Amino acid sequence: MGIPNTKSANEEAAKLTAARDEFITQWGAMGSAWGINRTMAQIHALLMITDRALSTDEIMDDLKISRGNANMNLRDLAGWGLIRSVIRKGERREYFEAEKDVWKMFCTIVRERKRREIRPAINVLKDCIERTDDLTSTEAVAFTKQTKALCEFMEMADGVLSKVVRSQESSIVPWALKFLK
Amino acid sequence: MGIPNTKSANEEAAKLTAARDEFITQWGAMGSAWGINRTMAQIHALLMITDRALSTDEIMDDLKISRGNANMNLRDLAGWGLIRSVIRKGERREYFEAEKDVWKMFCTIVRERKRREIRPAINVLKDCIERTDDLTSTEAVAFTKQTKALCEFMEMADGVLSKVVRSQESSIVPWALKFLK
DNA sequence: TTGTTGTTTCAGTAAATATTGAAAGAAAGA
DNA sequence: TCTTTCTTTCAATATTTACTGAAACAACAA
Repeated sequence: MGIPNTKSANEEAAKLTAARDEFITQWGAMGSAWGINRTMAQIHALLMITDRALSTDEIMDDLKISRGNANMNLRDLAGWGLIRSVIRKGERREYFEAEKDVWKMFCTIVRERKRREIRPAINVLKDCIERTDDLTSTEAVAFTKQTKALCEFMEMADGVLSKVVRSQESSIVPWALKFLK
Repeated sequence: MGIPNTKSANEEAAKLTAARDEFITQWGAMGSAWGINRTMAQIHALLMITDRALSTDEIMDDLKISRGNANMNLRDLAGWGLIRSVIRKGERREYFEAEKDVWKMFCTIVRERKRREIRPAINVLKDCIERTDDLTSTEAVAFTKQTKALCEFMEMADGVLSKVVRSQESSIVPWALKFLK
């Protein structure tokens, strides 16, 4: 427990910090590639890899972001259902922790994206189809044909995702894959 | 073929135009929600619902965008493999048409997103794991455990998508679903 | 009630992204 | 070669999106 051990402990802590930072950066980049704001993804990353609940101030400090930014993105993450707030008895401060189970996390994200993006898109497609279904020009027929194909595909995808999410068991999907050649 | 027919034809054309515009707008919005730039998605939408190849000028005119913007996004779309250019004999102008088959389109998008985003993310995760696997602090263990879980999940997802895409037949996926309860 | 601690809101600002338009480039015919 | 037609590039600009910080708000204890 002398100086050598301390030095080694410091080196280990530095290695961990570097890896954590790289992970947070990468998760943020992935978020933006998939239409989720970078900071929200980074807060999510931070909470995922931390095995205790963190306060707003700890998150602000760790990610070097403002209180307003932290608060807004924490609320959004809670709205997605990816984190929950924890109240410790006898403390007024609010803490946050992420769902750690990867399969549950995936299901949550799928459920929300279905609700927020896929379903509304299907509705718009159906509306477009309804409004052009009786038209007879070559152009109109091509339009209706393509939008119908897209609509059917998206409904199929929506159904697949519903079933995958509903099954709630991580093992069933890899198992089902055996049937895909 | 007198005035009444002409009027009716105009009304039909107007209905079609309105529906097309709504579709293009919606596809653009969907694009931004999933991290694809709005104009690129709109050009893709326009080419998908048009049953002939269009020139850069026609696209500029239809979507009211500049030549530079049109050219850049057309190149990007071609880079994704979602559209191809068509050279008509005896003409110097370049025309563009989209892949119309929805299943092929889906496979193309999945293949590209795997290559551009999923694979690099997996590599970063593996790198993070490698750098912290031998650390023993509680924090480090929690970090490594979570990143390993994420990495395994993403590799599984990558594998599922590979198989789905490789099967190349639209019927097999809905069929495989029968096994998902 | 007042003071303390913590949260939320939001107008102003900053940063990131996308778009324009004009100039340079490239390909082909005269 | 020069001219025409079309494509590409990119610096300047516009637009969108995200972030800050301070003020207002809320909850609670003294």
